[in-house]
Amino acid sequence: MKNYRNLLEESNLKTTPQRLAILKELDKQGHASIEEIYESIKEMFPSISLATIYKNINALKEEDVISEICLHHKPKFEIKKEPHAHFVCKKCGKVEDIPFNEIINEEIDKKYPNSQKELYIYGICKSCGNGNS
Amino acid sequence: MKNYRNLLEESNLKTTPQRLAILKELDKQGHASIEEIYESIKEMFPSISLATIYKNINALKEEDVISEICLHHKPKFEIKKEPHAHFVCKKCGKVEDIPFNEIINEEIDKKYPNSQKELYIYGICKSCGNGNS
DNA sequence: TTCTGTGCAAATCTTTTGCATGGCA
DNA sequence: TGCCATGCAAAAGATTTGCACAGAA
Repeated sequence: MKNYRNLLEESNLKTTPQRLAILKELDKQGHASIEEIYESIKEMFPSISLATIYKNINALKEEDVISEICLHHKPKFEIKKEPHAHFVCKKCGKVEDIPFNEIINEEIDKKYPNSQKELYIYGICKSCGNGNS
Repeated sequence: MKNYRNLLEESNLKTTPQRLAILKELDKQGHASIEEIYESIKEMFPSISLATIYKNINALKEEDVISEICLHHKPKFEIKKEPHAHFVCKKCGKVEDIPFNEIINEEIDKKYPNSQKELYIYGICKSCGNGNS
């Protein structure tokens, strides 16, 4: 993936250590909530403020650097990438990205042109589904 | 559709005027937020409390009478029905239910058995897309 | 040097909780 | 009558805002 600095330089946002840390965290976790980002960054960066996370998440969303998703109806964020669906394991909570074309009929794009799709599949992942409770 | 009273009698919840009003409102609006439900019911039922709406929405969700969805990443609720996707018009905000089988490949259920799906399509509806700005 | 970003504290939602009273079964 | 539900007020959580200072370009 592109480095985080480039993502910011291509947007209208200045590069700051806080923003780099947020992007790095999102990249590492894949999908994270405000609180998860905050808790994790605070360890490396104790002076960071929750308000800064909120402001930056909103700014990054505005600039289309990241996108918001709703896992179990709670807001999470991820670095923007090709449109994809999310598989969420109901047991272990693991989240996997799935390419849309594996799931959605082709005709859908003709039927609903210029549309954005959001798809979540809540099921049991392979590791959880092997007979072990 | 089934009358609201039956929906409650089949659950573990007592029938109350407030609950009937919430279900009626959801049925009428199709999809509504807590605040929308509250504002609307308050007109007919001025003494109702926001806390009552919250408690009942949670109870009804728990009993599987209603389900939660996220439109534009904001929580909304609808009376439980056959699983379906949601089409949301980006211009007028109208929400339409779409049967899953019109959209999703059959194989998906083999690939992800016992899974629940949530699909949102954000596009332009027919009335908004006819050339009129 | 300029302008935007940060961090703090306060303000503003949003949602939940506890408790006394009211109402369904 | 016995419980559960309601409504109020307070508490708790989540998010936004204002402002002085710091830091990127």
